[in-house]
Amino acid sequence: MRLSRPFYRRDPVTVARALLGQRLVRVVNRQRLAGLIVETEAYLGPEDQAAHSRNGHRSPRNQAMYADGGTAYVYFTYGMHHCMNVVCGRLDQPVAVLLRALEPTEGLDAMADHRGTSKHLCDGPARLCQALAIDRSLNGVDLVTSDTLFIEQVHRRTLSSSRIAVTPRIGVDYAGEWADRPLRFLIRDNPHVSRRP
DNA sequence: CCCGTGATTTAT
DNA sequence: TAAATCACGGGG
Repeated sequence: MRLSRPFYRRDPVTVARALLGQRLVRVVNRQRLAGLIVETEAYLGPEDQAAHSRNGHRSPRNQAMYADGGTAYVYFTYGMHHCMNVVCGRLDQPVAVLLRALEPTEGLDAMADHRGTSKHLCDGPARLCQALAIDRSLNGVDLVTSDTLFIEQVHRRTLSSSRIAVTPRIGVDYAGEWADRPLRFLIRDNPHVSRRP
């Protein structure tokens, strides 16, 4: 069972928490590559000075953030890395959730091939994209209808707060007071997160 | 700690 | 046009 449109059409903090423990699936060469989402970050829109949509900024690069909830926003950065976001909210609300780490569950050999190593397969936003062969060609894909990139429901209810750790977001020191906001969500004690709280 | 790497953004 | 930046990762 795959997550449906109403799941995504909510605020990014709610979606960031609800995505923990769900399963990201990528199909390459008829093979499933998958992992449980164990770390996310919420990006809140125009007022959020860490978001690509800060101050209402809109460009060819980030326009997918303005699409309907359930769209993938994949961008290229540092000349070599891709990162994947799940767009939330409604059309023209530029809010999203960055996927920062997975616990790999299917297709680990193929992931290792893509990564060039069998270590740290999916613990980091660029590592998980490399492992699952996620690049800019998937920017704008609809996760609700795509056959090659989607999220499956593993549990109906959001994990209890006692199982979720909350910290400031990683790598957004330029964002002033927004850098300190508690908008990073991790499954507590999961060894596959990118950095321990 | 430093640095690669190149698209994107911002400054001139 | 040119310079600075970057939601990162790998290697000392």
